[in-house]
Amino acid sequence: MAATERSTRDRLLDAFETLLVSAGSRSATLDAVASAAQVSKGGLLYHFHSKDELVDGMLARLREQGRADVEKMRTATKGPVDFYLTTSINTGSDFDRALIAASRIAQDNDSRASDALGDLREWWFAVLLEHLEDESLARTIQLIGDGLYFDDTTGLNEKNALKHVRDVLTRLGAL
Amino acid sequence: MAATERSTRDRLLDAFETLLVSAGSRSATLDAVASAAQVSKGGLLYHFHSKDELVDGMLARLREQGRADVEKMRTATKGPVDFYLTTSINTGSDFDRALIAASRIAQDNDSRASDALGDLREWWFAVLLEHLEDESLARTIQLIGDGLYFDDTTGLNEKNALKHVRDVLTRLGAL
DNA sequence: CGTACTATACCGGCTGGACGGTATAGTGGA
DNA sequence: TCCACTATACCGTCCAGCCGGTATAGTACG
Repeated sequence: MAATERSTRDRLLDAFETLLVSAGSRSATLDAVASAAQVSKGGLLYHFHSKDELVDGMLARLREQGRADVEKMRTATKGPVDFYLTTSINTGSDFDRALIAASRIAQDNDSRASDALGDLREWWFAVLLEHLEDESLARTIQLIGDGLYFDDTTGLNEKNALKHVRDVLTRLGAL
Repeated sequence: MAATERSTRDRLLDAFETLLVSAGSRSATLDAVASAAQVSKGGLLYHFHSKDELVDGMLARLREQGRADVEKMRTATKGPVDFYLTTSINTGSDFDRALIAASRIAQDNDSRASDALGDLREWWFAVLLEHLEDESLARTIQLIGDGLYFDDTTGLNEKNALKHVRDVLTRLGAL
């Protein structure tokens, strides 16, 4: 049945992402993914014929989530800048998990992953630029978002980082 | 002889870092490191009894390089902020390579690596804060540096990023 | 209605290769 | 003679991918 198929497929992708985020790409083995999703290895390979296909499936889902996120950013009540910065900090959402998982894959010099991340960055930047009409400011804010994101994924999380950023951006009239 | 020992040791660490940077941690195997450094596997294990020791050796060297970098930052002619931002972009220096290599290791959830990176961040922040006397600004600039650095390591390099950042920081009177 | 066949969704054992690490015998220079 | 290696063989484990098999639901035909 189609419904059952999608559910198992998504559970496998969820498990793959979770393993990537919590333990790195070395630990995200097919066996580990399968057992985390409570599926046999054969079951995993039924849905994804290889590890590469698992990565492709994950990145395809990431792009979908990204498109939805950009739409939310565009129409956010507090404005796109605030939305962008707030969501640059890992809240544990599905999208955050997918994003971090993709960057783990990108670290293994997988161009598919860096291409996907690059696309997302372009989409976000387009919204920032459209809103601010100031390329330097838009680029700088995007870098701050990248920094917040990087710190989170590297375990360098600074508690009040967002507060300081808001302070500075207020001085610039960007918030 | 001590001189010969250090040279081979450093060549092994260089090879390890290069492999980490150019192909990710999965590819940085003991065999690959040894052959890249033109040393036999036995030779590698003579200097580093395990892969863990190889990582420790790399991180120890990184800290040394970091201390030297902070000193240069403190006394830079154009000021620490400019120095920090300029060197946040990968120039291919030994220190850049060591930093990226460490972040690859950190992605595998190795706390030794994230601890080392966290220490470096603290050192840089102390200099920024001392110079700017403005915590929000210092934190924000550090995030921008993190962003520049992250983009470089993820293959998302934006050509004129630094120009835009300088523009914005000039408006803030930080440059 | 029942038999034959097909498609979908999965199970789990197996293999071959890679990898970390051990061990050991040997070599060239100071 | 010791140090700093080289060279090579080997071990146990892990892992990607393969494959034969199972269960179930649906379909076509007589």
